[in-house]
Amino acid sequence: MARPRAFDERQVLERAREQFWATGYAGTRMDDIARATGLGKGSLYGAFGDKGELFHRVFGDWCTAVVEVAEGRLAGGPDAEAMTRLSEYVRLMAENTASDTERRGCLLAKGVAELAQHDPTVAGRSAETMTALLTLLRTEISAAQRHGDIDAAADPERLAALLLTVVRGIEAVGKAGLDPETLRHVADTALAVLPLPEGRERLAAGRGPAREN
Amino acid sequence: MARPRAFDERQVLERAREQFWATGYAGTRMDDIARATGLGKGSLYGAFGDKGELFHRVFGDWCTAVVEVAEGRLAGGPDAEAMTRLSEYVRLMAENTASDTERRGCLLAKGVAELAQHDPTVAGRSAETMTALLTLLRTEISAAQRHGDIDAAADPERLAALLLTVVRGIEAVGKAGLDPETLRHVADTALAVLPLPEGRERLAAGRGPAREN
DNA sequence: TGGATTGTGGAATGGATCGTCCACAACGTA
DNA sequence: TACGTTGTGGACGATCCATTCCACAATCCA
Repeated sequence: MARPRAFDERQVLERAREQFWATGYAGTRMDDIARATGLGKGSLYGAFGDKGELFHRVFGDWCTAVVEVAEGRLAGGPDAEAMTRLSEYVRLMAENTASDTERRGCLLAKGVAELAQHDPTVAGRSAETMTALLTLLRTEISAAQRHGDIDAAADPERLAALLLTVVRGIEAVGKAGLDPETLRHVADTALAVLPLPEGRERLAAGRGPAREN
Repeated sequence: MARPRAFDERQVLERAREQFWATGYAGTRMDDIARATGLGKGSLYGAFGDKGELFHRVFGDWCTAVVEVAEGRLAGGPDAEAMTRLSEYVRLMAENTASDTERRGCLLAKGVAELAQHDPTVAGRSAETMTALLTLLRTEISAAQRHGDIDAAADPERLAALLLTVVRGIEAVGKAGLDPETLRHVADTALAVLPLPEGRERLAAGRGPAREN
């Protein structure tokens, strides 16, 4: 040990994330990050390697956070509330996009759009993230099926893929310009059309909240 | 009039599109486009203005094409086949992403992710495109409702928004790394969960094709 | 045919940007 | 306290890239 670092690594990564989030990978200059973090180039390169490595770090942290949010909302709990957990998760995701007034979108989507094609690290990390989300959703759908909130004859894997697509799709159409109110409706509608067990009455799809739980 | 152009404008735009599609806006150099099109820089700038204008042109053409594909599949026809048209459109979109082995994704999504936040032209054009697609889907859903393939109590506007979100979402999760087979399943499942009129029997959601029409 | 006009291609320009380098600072250790 | 080690910040070099410029070519029109 010799001279200790004068900066907080987490804080630097946060600032770097803000920059990448705001202006993308190619659009962000290392000088911007240096200015935003207050670090000199020497420290920056010494601590995080080059621009690519720094982005991978930020991108990876973001992916982790995305999964953690889903875990916080979805993992565990009684079957009786599985449907509530699903609803709240999907609505939360819609709300996040709806309230993103700066239209920054999701760094995951942005990074994938810009880099996945040519950067195996980004592609791999995003694929892992999708798989993790899929698993969480499938588990919760199975729980809701056990409790009789979703038709047990439906394939939980496929319903999970549908919900994941809706969640990521909301982000996409939101960034593409659909208005916030419509985004919220999409979340509600997606939840409302999930197949009920035989004999249970369905509320008219897409008119207000899905069900009263 | 004096010396006529020695190139075909449409062809140049196609080549330019390939470049932007492959490497994004920031990742594409004007030299790349010059090489890809065989044009010199002088001709390129003389005919299309700067890089930004050229991209706007390409992006606009793409958006037009996206809507035209939807119009070709969705606009018009007897109500009895509206559900078929919807199904085929949604499956076609899934197939496009599923078969995109190079993972280039959709230039619309890519352009929006990279530029919409800071480029009003791109943001505006993408929003128009979403609105146009929404209208086409809503019209077709209303037709399917009239024919009794979709519950007339459901709000066609909201179902249209859901399908648009699924279509765009398939593109997003496909680029994010979900496997092609899952993408196809998502399309099938989304169609299968559309609300049937009272009394009509629903096939189990997400097991094979939606219905036999 | 010759001048005016527009198109063409590639060299040149000017600015931006990544990453390195280096002189100096701060800390642990002897 | 003196020295080795690691951190710091900003100047610098090398490269890259959008755009301009210019000499020349092809066409139209008189």
